Amino acid sequence: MNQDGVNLERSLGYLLKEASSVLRAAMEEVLRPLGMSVTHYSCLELLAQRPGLSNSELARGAFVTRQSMNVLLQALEREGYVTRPAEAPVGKVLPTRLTPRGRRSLEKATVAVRSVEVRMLAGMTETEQSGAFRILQSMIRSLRDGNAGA
Amino acid sequence: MNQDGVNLERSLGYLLKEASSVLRAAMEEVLRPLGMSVTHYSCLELLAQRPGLSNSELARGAFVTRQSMNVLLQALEREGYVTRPAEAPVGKVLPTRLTPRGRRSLEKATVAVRSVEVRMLAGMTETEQSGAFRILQSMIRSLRDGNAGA
DNA sequence: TGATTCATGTCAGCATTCTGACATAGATTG
DNA sequence: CAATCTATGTCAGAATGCTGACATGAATCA
Repeated sequence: MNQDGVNLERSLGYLLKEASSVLRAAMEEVLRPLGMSVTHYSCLELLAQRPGLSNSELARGAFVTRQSMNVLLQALEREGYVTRPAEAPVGKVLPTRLTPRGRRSLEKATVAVRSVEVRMLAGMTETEQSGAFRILQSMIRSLRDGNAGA
Repeated sequence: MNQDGVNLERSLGYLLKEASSVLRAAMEEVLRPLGMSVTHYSCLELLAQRPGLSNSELARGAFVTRQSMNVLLQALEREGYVTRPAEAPVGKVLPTRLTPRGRRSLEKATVAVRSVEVRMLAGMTETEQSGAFRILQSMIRSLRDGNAGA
């Protein structure tokens, strides 16, 4: 139609947003029956793989602000899914850990999320998957590099 | 560390989320000086390429609910960037169009957003870009197809 | 050592988006 | 033709995430 716009039909940025949106919706769909949001799940998964992460580190890993993650952590702590020491062992950093209850809760969620990921990769060869991995990493690096300089 | 989790380091879903997050941040950064959000921009761009889209169609194109888009459209209409007829010409659908002011506003935003997209694609060959396009479309299709059946 | 810079946890207020609900117009179907 | 289904626009309330701000501990550095 017009040539001077960004041309959404052919824009990789638009397609990236669409893919991310569809993935998020699919994850929400399987996590909702478990009473868990995507950020909620991300937080637990990060803690399982890297026990002792701080609030700020979890926030960066889940792509939200540390303020948002703090709200979530307080709720998770209140409900017994994670624990944080009352006093910081060093500095202000409060290392967070999963409780057995948190670990059990995560197990179910992991199964659900993995099924979504498997579905997403259906019909893609190993080669295509590693190609996709490289390309996404390249995009991230390019955007981050130019970030400060812009 | 652990083998039975989703393994965020190697998960394409996690990488997709990261790429989308970085892209969104980069777009917000260049749009903020123009007083425009990403959804705001998406709405104007959609209207430029497909004049007369309805509120619901715009919502689907910008990946938000029609309720959210409605809030945005009312603000854009109030500020004179778009127009909608007072009465629906047919049914309840209100076709929306850019005003000259909206078009001018979009022009600046398009330049800014295009610079982000160019930066994102820096260092990728044509072949890699079309490969990325195919792969993202495949992911979207796979997730959508299994959607109803799940 | 003292000053500066940086990162962290946290509080408060605000913006954005979402879910739920309703009435209505068109399409579908018996 | 009547009933049902689907899609739309819109209102209201709630959830979620964000920006701004502050105090504090650690690291840097002059």
